[in-house]
Amino acid sequence: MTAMTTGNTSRADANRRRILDVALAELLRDPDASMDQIARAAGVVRRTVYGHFPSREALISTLVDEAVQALADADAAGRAGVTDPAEAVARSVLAVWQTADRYRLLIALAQRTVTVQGIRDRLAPLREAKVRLLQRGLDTGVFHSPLPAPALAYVHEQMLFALMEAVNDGLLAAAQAGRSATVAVLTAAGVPASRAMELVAEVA
Amino acid sequence: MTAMTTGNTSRADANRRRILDVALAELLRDPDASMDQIARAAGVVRRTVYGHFPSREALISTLVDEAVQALADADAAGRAGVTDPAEAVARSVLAVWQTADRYRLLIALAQRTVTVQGIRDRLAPLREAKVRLLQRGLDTGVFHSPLPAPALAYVHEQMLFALMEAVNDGLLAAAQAGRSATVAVLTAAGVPASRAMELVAEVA
DNA sequence: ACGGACTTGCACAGTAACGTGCAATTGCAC
DNA sequence: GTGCAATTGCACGTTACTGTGCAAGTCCGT
Repeated sequence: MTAMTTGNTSRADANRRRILDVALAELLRDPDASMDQIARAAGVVRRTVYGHFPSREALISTLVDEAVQALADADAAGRAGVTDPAEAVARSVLAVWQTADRYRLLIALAQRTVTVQGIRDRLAPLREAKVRLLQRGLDTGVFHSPLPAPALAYVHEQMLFALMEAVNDGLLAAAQAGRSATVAVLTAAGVPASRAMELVAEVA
Repeated sequence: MTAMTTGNTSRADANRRRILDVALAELLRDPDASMDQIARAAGVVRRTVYGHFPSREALISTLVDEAVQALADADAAGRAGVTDPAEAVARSVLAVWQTADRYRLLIALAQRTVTVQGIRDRLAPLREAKVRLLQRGLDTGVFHSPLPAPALAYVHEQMLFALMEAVNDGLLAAAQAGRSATVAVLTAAGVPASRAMELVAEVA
């Protein structure tokens, strides 16, 4: 024990990183995974994990922060400079799809260790951006839906989760999943199937 | 304790029923609600709950069975004798929406006490019927989607959950929610928005 | 090969839940 | 009104997990 507070030694850093990575995988399998399960899976003793993170909550919180960051980065990078709402959604979904694992972690934890409200708070900026995008699409007639933009944003989030599950269960070929998911999301927003496919073809 | 095995006394039956109802409400709020929380909420002592259900798992299992049954009944009754796939989906969604609470319980428990596989197993018959319905719609050109029918079935399930959340969060007016949800689901299946609205108008 | 950062192993206290046994009590039904 | 099922109250034993303390070991750079 003693220090580890310096946080500059490569060995400690590597361990910390590995613990986070393994924790992600374990929590994905079982959102209630104990510190001991996580530690063992990381090839480390439980006591060591407490050397890097003061509590279970701190560990998970770090993971959530990283996940949100990865999503935000993917989303922003994916649709930078795109003005057409439909194309923006298409690029956003394709980009976010790459971070599938981390997205799933959020979903998994949303109803467990972390309060739902906690997750929502951290995702708020990301969601608000999406709501504005959807609203713009509805206003300009690119999207058509009886749902208000905020509800549509919920639907989009859940659709992505459903499609990730479908891939896990072998109902959807992983190779084409990203493109299929994008078409599905656009379709749900009221974009005609033909136009959605066109868009995806030219974007991907 | 002693008996309670006769199960014919009205007092015991009423208690058992109330315990189940209250347990549903408590588990909806907190999927990890303890037996003590449930018992207290039902105005009963923990020990009494164990008089009716041998274990926590047995209690929850009963609840899940009832939920699946309610869903299946609503689904079947809703679309009995309807041949057009789009209309069948519309009627099914509108009917299932009525059992929202029980549907939400399944979702809440799906990632907790009960194994995901356990839930899937019990929902299998219901889902297979839906898959066949969707497949028929895809084959006849009523539906359009790059997703195979089984994946589309997943998407529909998750959409309903997302929309229930939206209602809870005040993003969607409860009065119109059922109809909006139905249009959204049909739209996600590739039915043009105009046709979807027509259908819902004549069915509801 | 030496020193300090990092890790291990073990032990401990605290907490929370489950499932059970049994004597005492309550309250319907007849 | 009384009898018997049902409920209560309480006390156990068990299990599992969190968070901490500390001494002994291990590994790496220098």
